[in-house]
Amino acid sequence: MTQHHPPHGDTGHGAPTLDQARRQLSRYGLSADPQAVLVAARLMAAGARLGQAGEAHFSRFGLSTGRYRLLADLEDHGGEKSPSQLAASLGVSRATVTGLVDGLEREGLVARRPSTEDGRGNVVILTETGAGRLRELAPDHFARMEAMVGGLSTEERAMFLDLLARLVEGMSALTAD
Amino acid sequence: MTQHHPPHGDTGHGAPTLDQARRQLSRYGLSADPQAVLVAARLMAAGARLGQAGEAHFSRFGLSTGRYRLLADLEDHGGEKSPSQLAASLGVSRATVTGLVDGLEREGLVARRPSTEDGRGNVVILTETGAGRLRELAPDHFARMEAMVGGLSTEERAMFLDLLARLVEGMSALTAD
DNA sequence: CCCATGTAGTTAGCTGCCTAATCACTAATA
DNA sequence: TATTAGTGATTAGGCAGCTAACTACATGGG
Repeated sequence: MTQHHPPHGDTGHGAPTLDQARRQLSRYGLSADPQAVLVAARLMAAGARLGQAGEAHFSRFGLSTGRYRLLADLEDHGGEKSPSQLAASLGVSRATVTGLVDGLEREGLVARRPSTEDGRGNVVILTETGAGRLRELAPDHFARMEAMVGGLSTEERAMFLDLLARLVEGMSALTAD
Repeated sequence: MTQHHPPHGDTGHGAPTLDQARRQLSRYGLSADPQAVLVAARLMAAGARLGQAGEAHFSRFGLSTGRYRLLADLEDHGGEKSPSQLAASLGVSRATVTGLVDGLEREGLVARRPSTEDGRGNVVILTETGAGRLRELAPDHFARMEAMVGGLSTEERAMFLDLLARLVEGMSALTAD
């Protein structure tokens, strides 16, 4: 499978090639650097792949990436936080938090409690069941995280973190204007 | 920027910190390397951020990331391809392609035509309107892609591509079993 | 003190992604 | 040839993310 025309870089799955970038640019007579375009495209593809792999990973514990992140953030904050704070630290909208908390509450991993300080506010609390779930998955989870990065040396990891941070800064170019 | 309260590594948005990784590991007495965990977490966060930035970017042209990728892949393949081939080269399920093509067809950017070779197959073709849309957005799109990566030198980009490819390989550790 | 404006949370409705099930057709094989 | 297996595409149902709109409460200025 995956052998359409031999000559040209047919991706075969989600990973773009330098040839593709070159073809696209030449088609419109643009002078952008194909390597730069490739970096951007590969990062997008890798992000999407990792997203899917993450979902598959967390589903083993009956969680999704979003639900896991919410639980972990809650635990990291003493097991109690308002939906707005959760939205801010997870980097998602409040509406998304409502949905995540709905699902987690249905499974008894978190609970909602009215805020004592603000009459319109809630507090989301991590239940014993929720904390237990985190304890269960931690060994496997962190082992896999480490294994994923295991192909890089300490120096390479540091280098990667630096380069990635600079690319994340550059992402504003996509939304600017 | 990115330093809110000095005491605790409060993320402030989606970017995890080394302190968080350390706290999580120590909470369960795990010996995984915090730096490795940080790399994995940052890559996930960056992927999610880039995904959102990409959606915002493409929405300027009335497209989503998925729809753009489908159009671009179609053009790169002579403007004609079956849904199954599209699913394979985009790295998504056939059902997703059905949805994307539905949307693109509604806007006249692609059309479906029965396959001449296989009685149950379709061929998705890029319409003139669809090709025109790609032409319109190309200059802005590639300029932004290049700008996003502009903070890295050629050598750094090559390094990043290498490191990223090795991390993508490592992603199988998440789904392996 | 009351009203205007703002903010917390939810709801409704959209998109994109997935899996599983279904339908139509092809192909292989007894 | 007729049956069985396999494959192309769609449909149905689910989750997570978004925006926009709405309710309930908070707060600050006239």
